Amino acid sequence: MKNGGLKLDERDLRILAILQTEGRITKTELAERVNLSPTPCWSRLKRLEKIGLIEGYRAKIALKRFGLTMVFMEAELESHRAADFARFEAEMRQIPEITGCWSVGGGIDYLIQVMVKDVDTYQRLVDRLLERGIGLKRYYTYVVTKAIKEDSPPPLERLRAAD
Amino acid sequence: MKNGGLKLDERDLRILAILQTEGRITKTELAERVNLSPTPCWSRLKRLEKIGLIEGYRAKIALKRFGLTMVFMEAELESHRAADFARFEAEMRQIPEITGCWSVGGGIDYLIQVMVKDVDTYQRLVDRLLERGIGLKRYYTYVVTKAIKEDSPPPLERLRAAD
DNA sequence: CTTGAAACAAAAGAGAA
DNA sequence: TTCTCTTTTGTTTCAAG
Repeated sequence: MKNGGLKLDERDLRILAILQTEGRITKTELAERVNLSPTPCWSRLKRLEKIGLIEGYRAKIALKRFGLTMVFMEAELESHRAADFARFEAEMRQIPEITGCWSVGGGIDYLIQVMVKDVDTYQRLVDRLLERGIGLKRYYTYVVTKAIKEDSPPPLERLRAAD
Repeated sequence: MKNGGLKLDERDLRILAILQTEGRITKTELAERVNLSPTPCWSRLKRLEKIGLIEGYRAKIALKRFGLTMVFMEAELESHRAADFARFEAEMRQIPEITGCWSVGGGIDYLIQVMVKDVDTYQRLVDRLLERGIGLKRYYTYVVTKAIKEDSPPPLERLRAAD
């Protein structure tokens, strides 16, 4: 079962949707917004955290202001054995500049999101990866010149509750 | 000036780095972690919010648990006049399923991140875009089969403070 | 679900290093 | 200034109905 066998009602979804954009709202105000008194709202929230639907809370930092450059990289591996994928993925997880990595179908193996000080730093990172013999065969680089939209919360409320 | 002419010291960076992963930490604990008493820590925090370095707070929701599918799309526009870009970008911003959109160099014009219930819904969304006469010439679809890493906070502490 | 009370955190001021 | 300390106000948590 997708949600660990737990059902979510409209209010739970509303709570999630609110927290998705206002992670530091007070529990009192959250309760008001979903038309509940603080206590039941609080126990719903606890439940949502406990079953892992809320994975944590984060401040959204204006990374642009630090002059960080975003680069996307399409990567293809030399060999497609399970062990090679595993090694590559372990490497991805370890590198802090790599902020996202997804395995995708359609010719390329991985789509990788990188945040670096500048393109030079990116190139050094790639060189390090290549030297490392991690199975990287081919890669394409796409330097982001403008962010039109980023981390925009997906519409939870349109979703059906739980299975 | 990149940071609005405001300087950040080690403590400010530390505060940002902590909030980036623990967005709901209490101000008292935050103060302890940066070796300050609550008040000065609180005013630093206020300042960081005020100058826009902290854009907000968000709960991280386990979207997988909702059975959402992530799709990346590379898009190329028919025409490259400023007005065409603007129209396309305005459209991107309006569609809630589009959670990310970056303008990139290197052959393709945009890299677009989409969150949908299933691939079918994605296809309908693309059809809608095409019908709309929004200038979309060619697109490539990459369905995410596995997230190795996602929204991993970039290393702020390595950065030089401010200019 | 509601009330209510004890424990805790946030916010703001007064003043010392 | 920038911090520590203290007070007031508001929030969180949980026990009992």
